Amino acid sequence: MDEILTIGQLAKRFGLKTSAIRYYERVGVLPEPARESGQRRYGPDAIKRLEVLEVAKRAGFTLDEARILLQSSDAGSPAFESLRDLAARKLPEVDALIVRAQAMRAWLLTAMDCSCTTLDVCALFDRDAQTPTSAVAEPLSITHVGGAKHAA
Amino acid sequence: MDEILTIGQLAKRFGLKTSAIRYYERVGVLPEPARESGQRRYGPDAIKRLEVLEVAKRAGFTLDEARILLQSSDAGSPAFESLRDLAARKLPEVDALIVRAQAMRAWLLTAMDCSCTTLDVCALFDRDAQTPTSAVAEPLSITHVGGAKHAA
DNA sequence: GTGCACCTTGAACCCAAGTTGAAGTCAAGG
DNA sequence: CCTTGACTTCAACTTGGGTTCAAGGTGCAC
Repeated sequence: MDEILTIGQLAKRFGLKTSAIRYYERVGVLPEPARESGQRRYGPDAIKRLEVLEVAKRAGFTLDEARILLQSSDAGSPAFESLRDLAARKLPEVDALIVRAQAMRAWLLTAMDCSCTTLDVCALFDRDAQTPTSAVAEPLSITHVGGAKHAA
Repeated sequence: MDEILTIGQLAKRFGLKTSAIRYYERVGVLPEPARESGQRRYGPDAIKRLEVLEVAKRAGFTLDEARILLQSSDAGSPAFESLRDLAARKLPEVDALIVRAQAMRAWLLTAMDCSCTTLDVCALFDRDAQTPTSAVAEPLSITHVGGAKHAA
């Protein structure tokens, strides 16, 4: 049960490339593992950590957020607090994404029925009078959703 | 009514930065406008084009796709054809996005109720047994959704 | 003693959609 | 003339999540 894996074995188990695992280490989302003659050796804790990371990624957290999660989990006690905080902060983002995606979907359905000969006359492209639900806003993206850190 | 705008005025009207408009020109999504002593001057056609572009962007099309749309609209005849094609190609992507976002939302709701003291014991982070709808997959993003052109 | 699989490193590259900066041009106003 | 403000250019940088490359090390079997 307490298997020790090389980076290649670990990568295979998670369907990742070794480069990805080294990258996680570089950005601080995985700790530096023990070494045997220079090579990384991963124990069960690293495996668990990678499992958590994978789920967090699927849940839409960025690596930065996942790092916070994992670090506060290391720090001992209030791991659940930051998980709840992160989830609570993420929820409105995801909700907004869903609303926009659904508006987008409605627009696309209308577009598939369109037979205007030029875009100039097509009502789909009049600003305002947009989709049934008028909630289409910024361009969609989840990886970048709270973004604009570098805005002026 | 046939106003002539400078790049700054055009940008203000669309809530863009001038750099964005120049960028659109650079990537071929806007044509090169007329110039007055070196400066760009935009007429009603450019304004309409930008309106279409904005709607297309909000509908989730990439700039590349928008360029196709606008070019075939310039080329005269079957604007609606490429619009319908693009819309039909985009729809499943958007549908997949919605499914994943909803699974993510469910996971987040569960996470907000979690009171596990460490992540290690938290069932949320067991792979498999994930969300009610098991459809969480790749990390979400729309800007990149058909992506993986550079995959090995 | 060499062939092979696996590992190591850092740096450079990929994508989209722009932004930022430096250095320069132009017209109007005082 | 000088300043102010809006414009011009191009290259380099940003974000996030990695991949790819080149050059070299390590361990083991044949």
